Amino acid sequence: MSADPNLRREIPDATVARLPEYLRTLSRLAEDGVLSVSSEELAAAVGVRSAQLRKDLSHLGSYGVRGVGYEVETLALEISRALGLTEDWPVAIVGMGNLGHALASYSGFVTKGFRIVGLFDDDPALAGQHVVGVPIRPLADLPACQVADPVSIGVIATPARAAQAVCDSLVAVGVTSILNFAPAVLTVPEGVDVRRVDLSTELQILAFHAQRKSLAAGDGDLRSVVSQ
Amino acid sequence: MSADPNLRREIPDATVARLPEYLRTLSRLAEDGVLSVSSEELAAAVGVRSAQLRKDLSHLGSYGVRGVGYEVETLALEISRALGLTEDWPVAIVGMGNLGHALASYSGFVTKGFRIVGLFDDDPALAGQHVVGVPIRPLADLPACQVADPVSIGVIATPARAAQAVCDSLVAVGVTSILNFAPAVLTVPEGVDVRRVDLSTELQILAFHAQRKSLAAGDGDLRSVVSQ
DNA sequence: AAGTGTGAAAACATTCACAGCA
DNA sequence: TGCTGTGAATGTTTTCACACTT
Repeated sequence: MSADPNLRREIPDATVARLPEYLRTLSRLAEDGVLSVSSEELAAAVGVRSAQLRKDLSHLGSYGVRGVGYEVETLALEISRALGLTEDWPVAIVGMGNLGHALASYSGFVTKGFRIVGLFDDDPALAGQHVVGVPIRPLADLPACQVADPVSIGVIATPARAAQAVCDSLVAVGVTSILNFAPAVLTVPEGVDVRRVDLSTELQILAFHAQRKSLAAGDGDLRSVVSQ
Repeated sequence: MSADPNLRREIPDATVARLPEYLRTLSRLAEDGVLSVSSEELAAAVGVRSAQLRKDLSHLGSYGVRGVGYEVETLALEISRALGLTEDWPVAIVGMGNLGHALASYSGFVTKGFRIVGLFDDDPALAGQHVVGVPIRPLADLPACQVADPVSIGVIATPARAAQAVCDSLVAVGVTSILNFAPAVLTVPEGVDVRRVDLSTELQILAFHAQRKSLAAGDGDLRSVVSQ
């Protein structure tokens, strides 16, 4: 029953995670007026191996020219299409503390397909304030807003203790993609996709590698640990 | 020349990335007064398979009791030790816009081994302000501060265009672990460890999965996509 | 009886190396 | 000639299934 055996291949998760990097780098190249790029050059700019880049791109289709390279514009468009960025993604942010403000005013947001349609916070001191032209409302207003301009991606930027309740509210109005900045594991029904971003996890991973470096140095067994 | 063949095993990166989750969940259990936990219970609370949890923990050593489970306190301590959180990690944040403020006041920071020793921003309007008791200074003051209380982890929360210069300044004073929130790929010397956290990458990955869900639904080929 | 710790198997991801095309 | 696209080889991660210990 599922169609397009040639067009709609399976793209590995590891590849999907790198496509945004490729896209960002291609956009920068395009700004600089670069028209064409080889896998070797693009890979170097992104910080991966050229074989990996070519393998990744091969999952999208065949958009390079043998002996020449990739046309920057074309490739950027195809990656955008693969990621779904040619569609419009209305986003709501819940929790307008420092982090919520930072996220709302983050430029990368607006540029590519993402559009902030709602900002929510139950703090009365924030109610009615506008950030990037969007008013902050209590979370109770979410269902009403959802009718006017339905949110497809919800961003949780509240403290950990509020995160599950906020998540439930988002799921209740039909949001199936959630980006969670709160340090909490969320329980969601099947079919809802949650990604978590956490500062302290990242710091702890850095600490682990830093510790290894200092241990190795103390051993006289210096080994460079570089990852990006 | 490298010692401790039994104690200092190689811990896989995939495992290291999950240890902070385990630790957070264990801390919550400890707060709730739970003394002992099985791999099945802990795995469920974290959102992984029990076999994966046991395999991960086996890399740290043998801290469980067969037929019983793991003692919450002990396991938390051993994970902390493996991650290097029993040491003190002085952190500097560069770029004190909304994001920098959010990071500086983030609670998870202080709790576990991380200590903010410097906040930097070249905006004269911010100079001298205090956040969490630490004054904001111009980046030029970094070398002087470094003598008094040396930074081991640098956090970059500046706009993309400033990121490489900031990174160079950090590396110049001997920082070898960097957490980069700017949407830019940093070039660093061998031995310097960079991790990047990027909102728009995360949003794009969500968009990809959301697109797949809607395509699959349109096909009548519904497939649940849940990841966390 | 219950649940850890771990070899072995399976799945997944990266890298190599080269055929094939412009 | 130069560079892409891709099978085959290698490396890593996850899962299975059960011996072993308390």
